[in-house]
Amino acid sequence: MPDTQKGDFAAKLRVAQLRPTKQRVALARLLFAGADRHVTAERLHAEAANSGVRLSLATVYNSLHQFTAAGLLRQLIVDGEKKYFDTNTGEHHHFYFEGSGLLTDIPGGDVRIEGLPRAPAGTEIERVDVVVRLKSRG
Amino acid sequence: MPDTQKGDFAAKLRVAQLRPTKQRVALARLLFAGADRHVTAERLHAEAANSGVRLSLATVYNSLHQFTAAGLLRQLIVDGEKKYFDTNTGEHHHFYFEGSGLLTDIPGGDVRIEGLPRAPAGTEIERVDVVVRLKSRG
DNA sequence: TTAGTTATTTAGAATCATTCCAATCTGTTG
DNA sequence: CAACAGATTGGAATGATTCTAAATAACTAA
Repeated sequence: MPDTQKGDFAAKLRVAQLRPTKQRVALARLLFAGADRHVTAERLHAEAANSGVRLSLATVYNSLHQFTAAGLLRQLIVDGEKKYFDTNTGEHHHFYFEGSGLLTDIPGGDVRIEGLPRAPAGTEIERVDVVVRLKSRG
Repeated sequence: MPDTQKGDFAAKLRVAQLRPTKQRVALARLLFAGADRHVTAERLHAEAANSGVRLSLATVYNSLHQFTAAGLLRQLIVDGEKKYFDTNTGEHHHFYFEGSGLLTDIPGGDVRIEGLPRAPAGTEIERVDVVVRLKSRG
């Protein structure tokens, strides 16, 4: 009986041309097994530790970057202190809670941005990020 | 004959409840004398040095934060490596050149964002940041 | 399976922007 | 001018991230 779960992630990694090592499979499981999510390297490392996987923080960083390069993740810059990685690579935007650092998705289809000037000569738009910064109502 | 230039910046600082010290006036001049601009602490510190003003990097950071708190500047998070400060505090958005780290304004009036969900219960929108990431056309 | 090649992991050092600190100065006010 | 609150400063501390070189694990061919 093949271990389908494990197989899925390994396959996903192979498609991305990444060797399905123990560490990468474990991280992929944490990242892609459930709903879309937003993680920082530290948090993911802690989660891995909690779920009994021992790997170094350097490996988490490496993997996160490789996953991103492979299009499995997307990097978000919202708070200057740390980088977030988003498992949702489709077009969408974000709510950012200044207080807690929590990020949530805003489905991309719903949002329309109009009136943007065209990209300056010699450049092209890589992507448009919309961050709605929230604070708790006082 | 009153030194009008200097007077302007000192006045600007006083209005913001900031003592117009030598250092703050010098920085204010660099920031607010001309057109709107985007600076990092390092760059502003270097500029100050070039223009013959000797002040510590810590002071540049302090001042930048104080100016921001006073509403004279606005902090931008676009690249995770460093923080930018924008002298344009009105509503507007930005082009960001991934390659060079250059930032330019997109006038706010031109851009319309539609279809944003309302802020989650208990929160309110602090502001909406739109960053158009550009890469040079290859 | 094994040997050989190459990619990956890792601990710890190194980096870099930023913040913090305690001591020293300076602006302001009376 | 005196005196105090507020500012400045160099350097140490921090924290996330990256780098490095050595050890380990995955793949491939025979």
